[in-house]
Amino acid sequence: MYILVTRTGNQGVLAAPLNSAGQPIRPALTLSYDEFTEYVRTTELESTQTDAPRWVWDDTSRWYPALLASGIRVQRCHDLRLSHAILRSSELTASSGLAGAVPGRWDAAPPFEPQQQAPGMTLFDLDGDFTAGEHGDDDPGRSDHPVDDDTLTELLRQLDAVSFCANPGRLRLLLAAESAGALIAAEMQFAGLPWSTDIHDRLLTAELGPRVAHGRRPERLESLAGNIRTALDDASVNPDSNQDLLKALRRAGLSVTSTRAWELMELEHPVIAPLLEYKKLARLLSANGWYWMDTWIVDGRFHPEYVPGGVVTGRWATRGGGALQLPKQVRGAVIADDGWKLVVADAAQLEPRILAALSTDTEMAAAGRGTDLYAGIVASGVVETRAHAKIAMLGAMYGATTGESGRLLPRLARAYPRALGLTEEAARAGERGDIVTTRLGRSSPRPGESWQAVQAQAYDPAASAVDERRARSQARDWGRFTRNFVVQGSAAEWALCWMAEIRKTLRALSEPNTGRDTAASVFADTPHLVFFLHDEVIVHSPADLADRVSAIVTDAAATAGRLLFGDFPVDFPLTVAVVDSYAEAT
DNA sequence: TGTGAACGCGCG
DNA sequence: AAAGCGCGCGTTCACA
Repeated sequence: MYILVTRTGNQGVLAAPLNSAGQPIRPALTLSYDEFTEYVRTTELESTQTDAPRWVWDDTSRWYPALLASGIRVQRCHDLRLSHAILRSSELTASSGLAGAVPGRWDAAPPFEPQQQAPGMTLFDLDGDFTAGEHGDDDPGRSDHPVDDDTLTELLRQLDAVSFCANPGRLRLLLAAESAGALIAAEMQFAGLPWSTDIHDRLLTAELGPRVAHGRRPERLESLAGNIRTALDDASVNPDSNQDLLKALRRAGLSVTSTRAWELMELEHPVIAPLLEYKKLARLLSANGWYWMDTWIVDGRFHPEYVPGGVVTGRWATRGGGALQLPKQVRGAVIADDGWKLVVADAAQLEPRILAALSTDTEMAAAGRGTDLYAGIVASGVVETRAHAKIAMLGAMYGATTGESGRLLPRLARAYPRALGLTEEAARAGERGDIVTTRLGRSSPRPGESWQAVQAQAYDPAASAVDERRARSQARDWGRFTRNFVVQGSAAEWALCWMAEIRKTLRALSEPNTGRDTAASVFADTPHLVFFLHDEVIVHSPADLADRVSAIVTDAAATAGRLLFGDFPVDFPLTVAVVDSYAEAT
């Protein structure tokens, strides 16, 4: 059952129960916001995992935070905006009405809104003009149904597009996983990652010296800057300015083309050591220093905003706080609450395994059975070392042509022709300007107009050698993108299924909270996801449940593999650690 | 005074 | 040893 919810003009919500075809099965309810909140609460409490309704709404990030703040979790939803984005460009639905429709409200970026959620915040603090829409309604077929026309129409279009596509099962799974991801993203932002400001502060002080006002250099950086100036015999060089620094390095007789750390590392000069140290610490200060801590850590939790579907491949993005770049340096500050544990799990060599399964390369899949996949490649005699296996695999998935990676590729191609054939084919498609599609049906965008123009120009009889070189190089660039898109995007789908399965099973582990208490209690006694990083999750769990959580996370990986690849024999092993501190896990 | 490109580096 | 994919973000600097 679907329950489609829309905002009415006058501070209310219309909730329309629909069957799986999108037809009304009961009259729609007109509810005040408070009534709606109670309606969702009771509906969720009265339903089981198998008969829970799927809430259909325009945008999870606009509806769910307020429900969470009221102490309510929902089990399933259908996020129309995210689903639309997938269906709009999927190869599988290319002939649907949805794909052919004039771009409108559902193609617009979500309205930006700062997402600070104070306890007690309601749906209506988040109220915006998304529903009102500025693009107008381009659909001629208006109905007299009391439900918001545009939203219902969009649901029907989406259901239609899926039903009549070549592989409805995969797209249904993708839309369900994407929508579950949206719920998880909102829940993770709400719960936050447990963060000890005390430990973080001690760590910063140990590295940088005592805290100083924002904008000033801490003691340790100041003294390193002094050493740099002395070594370069330049009293005014500013190590924060790359231009300035590059000139000073050249004046000192060093032949460098940039100030990148890896280039500096190859040089022998008294300035190198203090400079590399300075760069490392300056980065720590600016990216995750005290100012960052004050900005992003609230009540002992890091609350980044996750953006499902924020990357073209289907990976998540984040906004604010740099959540997907948490340096290993500061992970010691991620600490479980008293009596709780962190269950940290990451999928081992996820992308190569995805590639093996996508291409039904049984040899490559076998290399990863019950072991480190790179070690398995070595054991098969394809290359000599694990490092080589890894470099070669990355080269295959990213499109390396030169260097060590390029040299190792032919050996990999001989051993795993199916896997390497798939990546090559994806690259060729991109070079032609064609689209490629992930396992579950997310397709790559087409290259832009300027790309097409450059290609067309190269075909002109009057084209110069420069034109042709430019066109070839640009085509190869796009080919590397599509080559990687298939693998990265399918891996993202695996990760969504993994998380959705974890979430579902964790929920069954403990009785749903009756949700009568304060907002903070939604996750009070329950293991819950608190962090996600492409192929890695953290569950914050009461200590006595941590071992069961580990098993759940492990089983969920296998389930995700089956959901995507059926019974193709590929393993998705995890590294799982039950720890007090994130730093212990890596 | 504001805006955006370029750079560099953190993560997968 | 430093290329080959996808990101976010802080800083400097040129230019409006």
